[in-house]
Amino acid sequence: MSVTLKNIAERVGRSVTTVSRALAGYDDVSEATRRQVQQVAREMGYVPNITARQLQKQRTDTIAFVMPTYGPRFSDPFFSEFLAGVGNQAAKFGFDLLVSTRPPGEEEIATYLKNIRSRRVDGFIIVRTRRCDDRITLLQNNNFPFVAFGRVEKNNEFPFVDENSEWGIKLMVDHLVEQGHTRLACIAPPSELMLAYYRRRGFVQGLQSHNLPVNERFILEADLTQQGGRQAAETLLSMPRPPSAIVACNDLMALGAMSAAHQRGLTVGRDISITGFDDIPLAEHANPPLTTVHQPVYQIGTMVSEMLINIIQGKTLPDQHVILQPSLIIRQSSRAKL
Amino acid sequence: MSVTLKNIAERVGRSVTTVSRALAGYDDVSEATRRQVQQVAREMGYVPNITARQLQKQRTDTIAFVMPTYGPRFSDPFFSEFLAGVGNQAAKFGFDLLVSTRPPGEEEIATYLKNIRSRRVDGFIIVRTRRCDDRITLLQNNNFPFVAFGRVEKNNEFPFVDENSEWGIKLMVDHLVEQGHTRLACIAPPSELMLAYYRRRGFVQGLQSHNLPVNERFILEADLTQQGGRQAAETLLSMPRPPSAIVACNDLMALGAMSAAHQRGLTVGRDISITGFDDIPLAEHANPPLTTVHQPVYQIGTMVSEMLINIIQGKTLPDQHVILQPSLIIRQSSRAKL
DNA sequence: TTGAAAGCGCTAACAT
DNA sequence: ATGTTAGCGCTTTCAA
Repeated sequence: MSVTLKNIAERVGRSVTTVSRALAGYDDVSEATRRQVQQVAREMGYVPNITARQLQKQRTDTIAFVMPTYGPRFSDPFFSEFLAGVGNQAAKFGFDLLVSTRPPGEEEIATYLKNIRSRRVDGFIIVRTRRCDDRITLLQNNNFPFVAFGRVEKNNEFPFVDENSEWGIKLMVDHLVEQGHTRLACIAPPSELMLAYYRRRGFVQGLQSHNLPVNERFILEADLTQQGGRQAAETLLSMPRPPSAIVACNDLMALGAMSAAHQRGLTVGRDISITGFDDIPLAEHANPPLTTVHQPVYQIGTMVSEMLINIIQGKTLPDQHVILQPSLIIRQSSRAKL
Repeated sequence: MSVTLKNIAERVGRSVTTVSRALAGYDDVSEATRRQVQQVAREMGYVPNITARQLQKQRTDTIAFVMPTYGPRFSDPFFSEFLAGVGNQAAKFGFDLLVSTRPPGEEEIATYLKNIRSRRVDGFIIVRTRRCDDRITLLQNNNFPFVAFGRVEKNNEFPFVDENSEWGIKLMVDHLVEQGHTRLACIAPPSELMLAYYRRRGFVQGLQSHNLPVNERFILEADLTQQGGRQAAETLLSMPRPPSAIVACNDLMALGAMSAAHQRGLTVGRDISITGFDDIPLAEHANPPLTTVHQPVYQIGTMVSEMLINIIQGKTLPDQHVILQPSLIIRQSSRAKL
C-alpha cells in the first residue's frame, strides 16, 4: 500500500497536521522538524493522495477535452496535435487532462453534464464550435469554466481563440485567381459548424472581390474526412464543365480530393489545382505537396489550455478573445493552370 | 453549488445513510422511501461527487494513457485511432481516460510513478513497447495493473495484445519478390523499440526465404515520422545502385519515402515500389494508394482497454496474451517493376 | 427499515 | 511551534 501522512507522522512522532504543514513548506513549523519530515517523506516515497486532496480542496486540477468525432475510425491529425498542445501545457501547470471522444449530440451533452455535476473536472476545452453550440450554452448556464477554439454565431461573450479563416480562404482565392483560375469550387464543412460559416464566406467574398460569379453548384458540403473530400471531388469532376480549382476547407478533404483527381487520371498542380486548410504535417509530404493555409494548431492548444487554467485559478485574462491571422503556404498542388 | 446526499436527506427528512442506500438500490430500504428519494434526487439533478466516492472506495475508475512522443508537432494518426478505441471502450465500462504525452525517458517514468503513488488512476495502457521497457518494469515492481500493446524482449509475463508483425513484413517481402523485386531496402524503426526487432527480423527472414542476400546498407533506421522516412529514402535513392523497392515499417515513413521518390522524379509504383505498415486512413488516399499491412488499431485499443478494466475489477482474463495476424493490403504503390 | 458513527487522506481554523 | 478538531461527500459497518 501507499504511504500516507499518517505513516510519516507515526515515524517521526508528530501529528498529521504538523507533517502536512512541514511538507507544504509553511513557516510555522520548526526548521528541525521540517527537515526531518521532508527527509522521512522522501525516504518513504511519499506522494500525496490526489483524491483526498481534491475532496478537501474542492478542485480536481483536471481539465476535460471531449473530442467531437463521428464513427470509430477516427484519426484526424489535427486533433492529435491540438491534444498534445493542450496536454503539455496543462502538465506544466500541474493539471491533468481527461479525454473522451463522443459524436456530437445527446451523448456528448450528457458527458459534459456528468462531468460538471460530479465535479469531475475544473473546466473544459471546446473545439469545432457550432453556429449554435449546445455545449457552450450548457457551460454558460452552469457558470462553468471553459475556453473554446472557435466562435459561435451570436453572443461570443466567452473566452476563445480563433483564427481568421475567412481571411485565410480569401488569401487562397486570391492566389488561385492570380494563377489564372476562374472556375473555382469549394468543398465546405458541414454547415452547422462555425468553421463552415467563415470559410464559405471567405470563399464567396473572395470570388466577388475578383468579380467572379458565385456558382452554388460549385459549393459542396462534406464531413471533413478524406472520404468526404473524395466524394465531393468526384461530384465536381464529373460535371460537364468541371472547376479548374478546388478549395477544400481542410487538408484531409483536400487529400481526398487529390485522390479522386488522380483516379480520373488528372495531374494535380497541372490539370487541376487543389488546396487545403490546416497545414497538417502530411500536407507537406503529399504528392504533390499541398498548398494550404497554415494554422498553428499546437500553439493554439497551449493557448486555450493556459487560458482555461488561468480562469480556473481566478486570474483575469489579458485577452479574452484572441484571433490569429493564418498564413498561406504555397506548394505544388496549386501551380498555374496551363 | 452542486447537490449532495445531505441536501436530499434534508429535503426528504431522512438520514444521509438511507438516501445513499436508496440511491444504490439496496433492498433494506422501504419501497416508499426509495421511490421518494429517487424522485427527489432526479428533481434536484443529483450526481454523486466522484471525488468523494473515489476516496471512499479507493478506486478512481480511471485509466491512464501516456503517449510516447518526440517533439511538439506530434500527430500520428495511429495514436488518435488507438486513443479513440481505448477511450470509447473505457466509457462503456464507466471508466475515464487520463491522457498525457511525454517523450520517452525520465519525465515519462516520473509521470508513471506519480500516477501510481498518488493513486491517481487504477491502471495503465502501454504502447510502443521497448525491447527493455522501464515502464513495464516499474509497473511490475509496483504490482500495478496494466496492459500493453506490444511485447518486450524477455519475460513477457504480463497481459498484452500484439500483432504478428514479423509475419506481416514477411508477407510484404513475399509480395514484392513476386513482383520481381530483388533489391529490397527497409526503413526500420528505432532499434530500442520492440517493433523494430520483429519487423526487421521479418524483413531479413523474408529475404532469406527467397535466397536473397541481406545488404545491411539497405536497412536504415528512422524515427517513424514522415520526415524520418523521407530522409532515409533520400539516402537510399542517392546510392549508386539504389533499391527497387522500399519496405517502410510504418505508413508515415512510407509516405515520407514516397515524397522523397517523387522529388527525384520517380513514379512510385512504376519506377520504384514503396510499402508501409499500419494502414492508416490516409494510406488509401495517398498518391499512389499505399500498399501496406493492415492493423486493426481501433479494435486493439478496445481490446486492451477492456482487458485492463477486467484486471482492475479482479476478473480473470480468458486470454492474457493475444497475438493478431495482420493482413496485406495491396494497392498501387507496389505495382510490378517494369 | 432506519440511523449513528466511523473513516477514506487530506487541509485548515482554532487553540495552546 | 505543535496539536486538536472539524470537515470535504461518500460508503459501510454496527446498533436500534
